[in-house]
Amino acid sequence: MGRSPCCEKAHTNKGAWTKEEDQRLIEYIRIHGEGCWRSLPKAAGLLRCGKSCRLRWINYLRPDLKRGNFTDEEDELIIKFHSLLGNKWSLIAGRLPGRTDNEIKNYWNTHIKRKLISRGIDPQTHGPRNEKTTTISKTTAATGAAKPNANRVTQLNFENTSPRSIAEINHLKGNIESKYSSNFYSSFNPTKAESTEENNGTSSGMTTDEEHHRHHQQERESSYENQEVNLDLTIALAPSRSELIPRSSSNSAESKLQQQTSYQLLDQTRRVCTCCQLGSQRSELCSKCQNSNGFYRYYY
DNA sequence: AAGGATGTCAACCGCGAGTGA
DNA sequence: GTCACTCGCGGTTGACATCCT
Repeated sequence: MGRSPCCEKAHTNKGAWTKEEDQRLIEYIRIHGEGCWRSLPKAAGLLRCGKSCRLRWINYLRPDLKRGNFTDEEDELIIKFHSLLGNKWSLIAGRLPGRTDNEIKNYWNTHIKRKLISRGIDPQTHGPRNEKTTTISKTTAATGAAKPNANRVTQLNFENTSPRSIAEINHLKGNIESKYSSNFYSSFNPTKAESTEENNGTSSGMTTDEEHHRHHQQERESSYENQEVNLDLTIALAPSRSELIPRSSSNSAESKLQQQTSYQLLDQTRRVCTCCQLGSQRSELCSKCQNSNGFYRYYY
């Protein structure tokens, strides 16, 4: 038995949205709020499937979207978050106010990948672009070999965490651990880098390429030291919506306001400035984060 | 100016996870 | 525990724009 289609395909429009369709969707959501995507098209008089409506709203019509080019600051944040989270575009988007996962994914594939490659950095591993070490590191990560400093860099807080959040944490943890067990870790640890070389049997008689990589690696090491990257990263996911606020069947503006207020209260008590945690060691929220909900924005 | 190559980005598709009956 | 339904995510596609020859 095949999977049932998400919607009636026969009488639905596909492709680019017209202004009229946009207007209908905006108007409907303005009055009724988001949610119930499956029934929305019919209720709003749109010949679209719910998925399509949701996507259009989230990626294009939402009023809080920041249109326009990415700033250098955003570039660097995306790179940092990607190095920690991998291709978790929605998580990354949740930490960049006004940006969508689709937008960031596209931007990554079209701009940042190239930017990193031109810097001699592998966009996937965030380590130096070196075929040999990449292969070896992947094997090491996959077999769960010793990760001397993995615990130092990852402190996970499982308090008030839903099963889904735990799964997410485990995924992130795996991501981070493999990152620090691989050549990413080795770029912070010359000893490990040397041992990798020994394993390759290339400890003597470096080629020009190897010299270049080593030089590049040293540059990266000193560059990270200069930036005082905070490796004592603590990751704690916020409780899920359902854990915080009883589900309300009502979609009224009042209940939405009530939810919003609850989130704001949570925000005040547990706000974490992620970009600062990841980078510079400052105790206060940076100007960027003051205008967003910081780390937990994803859940709002 | 033409048309092929390349880049960009909105939209689609398939899948997995959560949830309620 | 199972099933059906819904939502959301990540990868991919394709239309359009821009660049290059």
